[in-house]
Amino acid sequence: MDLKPLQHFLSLAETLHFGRASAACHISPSTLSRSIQQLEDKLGVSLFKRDNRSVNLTSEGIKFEKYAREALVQWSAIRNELMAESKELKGEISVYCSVTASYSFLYDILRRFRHRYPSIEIKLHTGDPDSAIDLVTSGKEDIAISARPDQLPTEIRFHSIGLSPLVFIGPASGEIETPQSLNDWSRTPMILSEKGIGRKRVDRWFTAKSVKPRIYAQVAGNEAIVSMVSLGLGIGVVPQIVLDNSPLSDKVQILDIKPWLAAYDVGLCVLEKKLKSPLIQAFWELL
Amino acid sequence: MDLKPLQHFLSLAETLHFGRASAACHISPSTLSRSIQQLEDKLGVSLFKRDNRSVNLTSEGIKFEKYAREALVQWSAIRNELMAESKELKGEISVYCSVTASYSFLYDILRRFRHRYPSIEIKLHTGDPDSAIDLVTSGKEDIAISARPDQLPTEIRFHSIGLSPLVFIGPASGEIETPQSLNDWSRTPMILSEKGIGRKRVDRWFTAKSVKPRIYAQVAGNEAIVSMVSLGLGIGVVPQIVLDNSPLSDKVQILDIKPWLAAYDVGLCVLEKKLKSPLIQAFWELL
DNA sequence: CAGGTTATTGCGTAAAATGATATATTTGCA
DNA sequence: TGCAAATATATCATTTTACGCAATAACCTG
Repeated sequence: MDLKPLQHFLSLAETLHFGRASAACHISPSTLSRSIQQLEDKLGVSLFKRDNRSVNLTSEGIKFEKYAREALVQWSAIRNELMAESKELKGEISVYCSVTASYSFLYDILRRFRHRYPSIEIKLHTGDPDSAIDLVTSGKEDIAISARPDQLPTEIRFHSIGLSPLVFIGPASGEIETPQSLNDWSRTPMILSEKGIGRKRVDRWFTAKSVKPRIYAQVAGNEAIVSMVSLGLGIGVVPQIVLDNSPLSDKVQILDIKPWLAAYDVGLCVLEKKLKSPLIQAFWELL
Repeated sequence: MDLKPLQHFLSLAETLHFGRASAACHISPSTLSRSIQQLEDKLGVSLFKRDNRSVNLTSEGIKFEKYAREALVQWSAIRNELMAESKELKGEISVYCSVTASYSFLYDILRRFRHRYPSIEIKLHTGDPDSAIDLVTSGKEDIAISARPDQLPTEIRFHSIGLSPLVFIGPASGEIETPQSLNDWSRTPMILSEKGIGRKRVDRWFTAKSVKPRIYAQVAGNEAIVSMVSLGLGIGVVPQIVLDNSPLSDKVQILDIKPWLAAYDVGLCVLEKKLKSPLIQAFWELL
């Protein structure tokens, strides 16, 4: 029972473009090409009319599209029906994320999942966001919430759930002026993550501006940055989502500094292999 | 798009017996066992309740049975619809059989096929029935009509279309008496195939009876046997189907000689591999 | 006609399926 | 109770299939 070819077909029918469709399916163009060819062989008709520059559904392809959608819906339906009946998808899923994420993104997801699969236990672990990918890769956690790293390991599947701008913040009191000139920058004390995606982006930003920042403190955890900035120790860089969920958000202000830093692409990570497990797959399909 | 697991499931749901179900699917029991396990993994529920002695559908299995049937029907339907629309399943299929078979069994099959797929050309070759299996195995012919040999090559799929008794015949004039005693047998001239399944069965029959027959002629082709017998040269052994289609059938008579020879199991042969081809598959599914 | 884009195809590698054999557990019968 | 038969599953070696990279060929655009 393998319905991947149907998904491939539908993806290609939507995009009419092998490159984009294959990317959407997380496969290579050649695999997609052959997947379609096999379908066509089994059906005995060609589903797409394609020259080297364009792709279009044939009349048979249009008919098959209906079938493919229905077939996938029905499979999904029987799957859910059976799972629902034996409410025993007993087991547990471990989820790792930062404290902030547990307040914001995670809440809705877990509520839905809990409602749908009440017998599945979720073990929630919070900690350093920068460890998230490693913990998933090594299999210590099933799922993690993390910002998408610049290059995603191939064995990781990522599902974006939102963008959060990376913003400069200063104390609300205004006791530290927004830096303008290069000179300002070299005088203003900075409070930065000691590592991680955010730190890398900030470093690149400074390099592009040819500024050597005066680093006052390097800390672990965005929440700590907010604390220190609110105390007037310097200006910092945090994802806006952290501010939205911080009790100190009225003690700091977002600074209008350009160019903007590239936003965080926050989403869920899971090991590709684990998507075969019914539990993990059930979770993933709720997204 | 692989629906084999569904067929496996349905087969097991019918028989509730791994051995018989796997035989029906032309796979080994272990393959069937794993096929079911994989389905259950994907669904997250168990479809059969089985101890080491019995197999039974679970309540989920019963629901899934409905789904499986429908899914197969729908797949078959879209397949036929698409094929029918593009009446171009253009291509050709080569069929090999004996002259007799071309008169009897083949007629109905070809008529249905021609009606369903008018654009497929059928190349019909007639010849020695004993070569049929070899021609299919070597790929020289797509499909052949043949009696099922005592042991079928594993790569050949056989579909029975009828039994034809293997009968002793003598001249209608009665000028040759039906042999009774061992002595009679050693005096009566026999006209036999020089090789082939029929000849083997006859040889075994004589061996079991401890008779050494007096062989008058060994010929190629059952039609030739009928001719010689009708001329009164001896008694022979042919499949009854040959008589039914022979213009000489009133010149010979069937002799009441016991024990009966095992009947021919006549059917179609195809190379397992070729069933993947849409043309061959279309033909095969009409049976 | 040149340059870039894009579906397809060869090919080497990795993963999966398959069937023969072995194992464990249960049932039937003595 | 103990022995034998039956049978679903596990293991392993082999074959088959899938996958992605890189190269190819065909086509559009300027």
